[in-house]
Amino acid sequence: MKPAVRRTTLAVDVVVLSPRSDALAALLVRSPAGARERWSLPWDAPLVGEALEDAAARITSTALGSTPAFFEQVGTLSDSRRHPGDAEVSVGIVALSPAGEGSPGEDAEWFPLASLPTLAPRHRTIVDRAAAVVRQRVDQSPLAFRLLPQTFTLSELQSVYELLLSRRLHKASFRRALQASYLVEPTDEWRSEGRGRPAQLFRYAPKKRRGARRGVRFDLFTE
Amino acid sequence: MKPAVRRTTLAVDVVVLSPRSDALAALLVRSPAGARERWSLPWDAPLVGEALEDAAARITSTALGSTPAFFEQVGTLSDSRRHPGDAEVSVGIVALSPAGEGSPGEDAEWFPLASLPTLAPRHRTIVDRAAAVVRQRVDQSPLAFRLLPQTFTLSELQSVYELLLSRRLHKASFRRALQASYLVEPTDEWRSEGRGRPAQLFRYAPKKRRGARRGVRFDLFTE
DNA sequence: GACATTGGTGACGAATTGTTACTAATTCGC
DNA sequence: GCGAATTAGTAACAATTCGTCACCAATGTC
Repeated sequence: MKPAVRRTTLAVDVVVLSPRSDALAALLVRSPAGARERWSLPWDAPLVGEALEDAAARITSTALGSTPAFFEQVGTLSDSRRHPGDAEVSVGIVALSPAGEGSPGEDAEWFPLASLPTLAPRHRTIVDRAAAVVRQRVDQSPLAFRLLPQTFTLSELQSVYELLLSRRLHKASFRRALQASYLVEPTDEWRSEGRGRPAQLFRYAPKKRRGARRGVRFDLFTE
Repeated sequence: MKPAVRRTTLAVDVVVLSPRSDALAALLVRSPAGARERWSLPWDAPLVGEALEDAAARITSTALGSTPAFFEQVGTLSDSRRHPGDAEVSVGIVALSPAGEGSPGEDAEWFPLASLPTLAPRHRTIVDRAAAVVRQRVDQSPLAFRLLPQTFTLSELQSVYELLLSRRLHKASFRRALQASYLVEPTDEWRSEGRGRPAQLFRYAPKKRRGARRGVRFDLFTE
């Protein structure tokens, strides 16, 4: 029996994440009248010949008014969960947008992940996967830097990690590990945030260096 | 402008990996006459209403004669690279099959990853992604145990890790870390492998325990 | 029985990590 | 002006983890 392709309907569904007022938030768009849910993830079909990540960039631009630099697939779904456009197959993609960037139009709004409105079941699943993927990748990939502007203070960076990991981190340990990694370099600028000592601004500037190979870690399993 | 789905052609392409004669090998199937390449990944379209991982299980069963317990998506492609069945969209899925399990039929064969025959460009990309995903997840997920039979010696387990990581590991460190993780338990059986002292057989039996939360690691970035 | 070979573990020093405690630079209240 | 409060940044010590070496154990080979 020879394998053969099958015709199906496809959508790209994007979870745009950004830190807003001390919580991780997702961008939702108002559904057209008559839809079962009031809000949905921004989505569309890829154009003919358009790569999936390019489609995600276009969809995000439309909803947010700016284009994030980071996109990653979080999984493709073809189960029976309902999609707002009744696509049989959905490609879920997470985008990370720096804090403060973009300005959602009239039809889009940020919602903290902890208090999302009801979404179509397919979209709900994709949001959960996006959050899980981001949390799981946070220390294999410089994700956190994609949630910050070009320059940032070390306290801001630590806050992003705390948001992503949902736990407090120790300041001295965090900075020592960062220092040892040669991932950031200081700029000449300092920022006075109101009260307290001004903080130096840093930028993400990874130095290429092969980290010493460590032994196997069995204590990082998540399943 | 209201988003809308698009009709497209879809295939599920499976990379079945297994350790064969001290190398990580992928299962390939002979292409039908007239194809541009002699070999391809096992693939097919999902049936109507069939979930993608279920399709992967069915496809693997057909080619291998047994059904692995582990499947994971490695990415969905819609670029212009050629697919053997000219699918516009491919869902790549990696499956892990225990050493020695399954018996490929007349039309299927194991090839070490290091010496694969020429594949359609889409398939070549999927194989590379599969290998990358597996190598990247190896210490967040008990992947390695899915490449071994139910019971195994600690030396076999270490060998699998060495295959996946492409480097030698230190015996004492490896075992100490494994001990500390409570992931395996000894059985009553011992196996005499010819020369040398017989080895005790273990089974994968993770004890649920929340590992003490460690600090952030910046030295694990792969990009 | 000596020796080669593979399995398995104790122990020590080096490296890493968690924590405490301190100094520095600013704003706020008076 | 000046002390209290607040945020930034770091030194240093203790606890833990990690890499390594050294060794013992049990088997097959000659």
